Amino acid sequence: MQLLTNRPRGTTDVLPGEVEKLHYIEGVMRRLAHQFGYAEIRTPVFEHTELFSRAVGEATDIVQKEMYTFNDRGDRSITLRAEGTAPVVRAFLEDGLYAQPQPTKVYYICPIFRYERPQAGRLRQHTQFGVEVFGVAGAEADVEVIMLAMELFSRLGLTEWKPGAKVDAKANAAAAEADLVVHINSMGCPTCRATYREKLVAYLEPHADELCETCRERLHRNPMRVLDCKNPDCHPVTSKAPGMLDHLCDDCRAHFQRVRELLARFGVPFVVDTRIVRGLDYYTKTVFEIQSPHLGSQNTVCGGGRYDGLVQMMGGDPVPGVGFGLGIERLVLHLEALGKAVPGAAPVDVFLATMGPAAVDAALPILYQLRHAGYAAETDYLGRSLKSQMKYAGRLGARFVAIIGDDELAKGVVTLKDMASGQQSEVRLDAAELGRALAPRE
RNA sequence: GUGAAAGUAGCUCAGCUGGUUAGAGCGUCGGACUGUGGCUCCGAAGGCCGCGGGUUCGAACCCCGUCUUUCACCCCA
Repeated sequence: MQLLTNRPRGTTDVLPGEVEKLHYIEGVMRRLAHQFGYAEIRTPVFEHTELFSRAVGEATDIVQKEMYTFNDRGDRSITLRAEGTAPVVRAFLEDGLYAQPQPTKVYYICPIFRYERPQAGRLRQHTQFGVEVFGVAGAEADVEVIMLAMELFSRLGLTEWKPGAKVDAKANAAAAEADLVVHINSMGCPTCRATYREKLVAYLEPHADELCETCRERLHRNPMRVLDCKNPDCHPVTSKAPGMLDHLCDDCRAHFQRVRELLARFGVPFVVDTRIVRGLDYYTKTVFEIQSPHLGSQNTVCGGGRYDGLVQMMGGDPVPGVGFGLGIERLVLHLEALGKAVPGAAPVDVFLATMGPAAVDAALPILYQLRHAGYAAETDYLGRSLKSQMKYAGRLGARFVAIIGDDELAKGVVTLKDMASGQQSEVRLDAAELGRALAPRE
C-alpha cells in the first residue's frame, strides 16, 4: 500500500487492545497519587521556549539539541513540552498555588517531546507520569516521592518489594542484578557545589590531555558531567577525582544522611551511585534514578530529584521542591519483559443477532434501551448470516447472544445463548427482561 | 549527532549464484452447516518486493541515495 505519508519518526499509534493497558496503568497511577495526597494538574502541551531553556539550563543536552521549537504565527518562540517539572513550577507561580494550604502536591500524566534518535524505550513523543512537592525542605518529601514510585511498581507487579521489608547493603547489591533499584546521589546546594566545582576543575585541568574530547569541552562548562563519562580512557583520571559527596556542606550532608536513613528504614532497595548526575541544571541535593534490569540500554524507568532553587529562579519567593518523572512506555516494556498480563478490552455483555429486516426493526430499539441501561450491547449492520454473526460475537467476547429470527418474532421472545456454557433459553423480547437475564451472576 | 544491521500481503517470514504470471502460515471475508461461535475442511480477496536513481537483454535480488525500523553510543523517561 502506497500511503500519502506515515507517522513521524519516533511516534507510535496506540491501537485498540493496547490502549486498554494504558487505561489500566493510568488508573493505578491516579488511585495511588490520590492516596498519597497528590492532585492532578494539567498544563499546556506547548510553552514559551524560555521556560525550558532557562529552567532546564542552556548548556544541557535537552536544550541544546532535543527541543521541538518553532515560531508561531505571532512570531513567538514556542516549544513542545520537553520536560515535566518546569511547566508545573510556572503554573505554581502563575496560578498562585503557593497561596493555597501548603505543601502543594501535584501529579500529571502527559506527553513529553524530545528530538532524539529513536531506540527501544526511547521515542520522540513519550508519556510521563510525574509528581511534584512544593514547600517541604526536609528529606521526608524526597523519600515520599521515591516511596510513591516504588509503591507504583509494586502494585503493577514489577517488583517483589513491599514497604517495610528489611534490606541491607548486600541484599541491595544482589537486587541490583535482578530487580528495580533506586540509585541515589547528592548534588549539593549552590554553595557547596561551587566550592566542590572549583576543586574538581583544579584537579582535572592538569589531566586535561588524558580526557576524551567531549570531557575536555565539559571541563569548564559542566565539569560534574566528566565524572560519569563512560569512555574507559577517562576512568583513570575520573576515578581518582574528588567526589561531591566528600564536599557536601553540613546541611546537605545531613539531608543526604536522612534520606538514606529513611529509605533504609522503609526497606527501599537503594545504592549510592555517584554517576547519577542528571542532565538538568536545576537539581540540588537529592537526585535519583530507578533502573530496571529488564530494559536493555534505556534502563531508567524513573528519574527525579530535588530542586530547591528553581521556584525562585523563575521569579517566585524561594520555595523548595522535589519530584520525579516516569516513562509510561518504558513501564509497558518492563511489564511485557516480565510477561505481566494487564486487563484487555472490556467484554460485550450481549450481541443482538438478527435475521431479516423485521428482526432488525425489532432489535434496534432494544439495543438502545439496553445501552441506556448501562449494558455493552452490539449488533450486526452488515446483514450477515447468523453463523457469521455468531462468529463475530465470539470474537467480541460477548457474554450472551440474543438471537432474533422469524420464530422468535412470532412468539415475542429472543433466544438467549450463554456463550460460555452454550446453554440457551427464551426471554421475552423486552429490554428490561433481557437486562435482568444479563445481570452478572457471580 | 556517531556507528552497525534490516525493510517482500494486515502480522510472522520463504524466495537458490539476477531469468516468465512473487509464495507459505496466521489473520480477514465467504462456503461446507440456506437458524447457532470456538474444532476441521474448501475457496476468495489482499503485493509498484519502503521510496528514488543506476548497472543489465532482464532486478525483490547487484550499486548509490533517501526514508523508516532495530541495536549500540551520546543522553534520558
